Amino acid sequence: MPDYYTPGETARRFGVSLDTLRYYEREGLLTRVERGAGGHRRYRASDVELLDLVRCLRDTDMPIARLREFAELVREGDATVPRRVEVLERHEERLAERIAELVDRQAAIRHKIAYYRGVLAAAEDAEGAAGGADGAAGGRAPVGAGAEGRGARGSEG
Amino acid sequence: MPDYYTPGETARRFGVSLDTLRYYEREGLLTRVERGAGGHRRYRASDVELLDLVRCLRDTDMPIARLREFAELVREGDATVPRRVEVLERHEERLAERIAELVDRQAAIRHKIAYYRGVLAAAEDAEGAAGGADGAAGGRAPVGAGAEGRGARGSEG
DNA sequence: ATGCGACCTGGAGTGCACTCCAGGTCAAGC
DNA sequence: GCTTGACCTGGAGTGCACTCCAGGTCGCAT
Repeated sequence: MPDYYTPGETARRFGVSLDTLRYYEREGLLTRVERGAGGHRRYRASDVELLDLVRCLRDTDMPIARLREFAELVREGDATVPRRVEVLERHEERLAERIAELVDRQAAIRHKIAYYRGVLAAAEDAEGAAGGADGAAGGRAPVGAGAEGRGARGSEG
Repeated sequence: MPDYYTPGETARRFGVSLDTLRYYEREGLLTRVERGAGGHRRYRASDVELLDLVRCLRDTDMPIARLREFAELVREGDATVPRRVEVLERHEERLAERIAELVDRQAAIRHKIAYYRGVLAAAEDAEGAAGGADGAAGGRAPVGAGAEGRGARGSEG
């Protein structure tokens, strides 16, 4: 357990590229990373920790801009902890919504698959009884989420 | 219940822009949309249905390229139903994985929030007993997903 | 017939998050 | 001391999914 990690180690650990690591630093997502004599980066425990959080938030689609704001708060010290909590809570809420949406869509997709399976089974039956290669048409069965009336962006004109 | 919808109606219905609708068509995500005498598009039930599926798949992050392939299969007729099922099943699997990942990360974020809350509470207690504005340091507590060893993309050389 | 909003086309532009590159420098083993 | 692989910099390039634009045309109500 060394007291710092090389860029390569760190990149491998998080499954990101060196370029991404440098990019994050440039964008201010990491608090000032230390350098050795030759200018090579040294990632310490605190960097690794913050990076861990950053990756967690990125993996859940927090945009870079918001991550920068968050890192800014971290840089400002302990006084910003309440604000960090707010940021995380808002993100968690959005994430919960996103998960719910995905679960809904997943159900719709499964429904569609089941429908297609039905078409297939019917076609097979027909083949056994009659002889044609035709079944139902291209694709009936609603998939969900269709007409909701909300969120009418895009009007043009 | 008219037998076709105008572009504006369709866009509103799905919460997308006219540009997006045209883009989808250009990219081959929709099977040839009919036109009226003046060249204006007419979206019929079958278009709306396919669009519904397309949106469902897009909303769950299926890339345009795969959607194009799917639409291609639809264009090829009923014989491709088994292959469509395969595509949908693979997508559903990926989606399930993605949802699981998001749920994990969500737990990590909640954990982090709880940790921060603990820091806050401790600081308040300390304030009541002593008087300082300092608590614990910047941000301890793991967030999860850190070192996994797999997926070492990015090597450079 | 005229006004006006919805629609048309081809093509260029945008925003995001990386990713790649050239042309070096550094560090560790032999 | 030399090689070799890891690392450095600034800046340009990429891929994706739209989004915007100019300069028209359509179609319906008045």
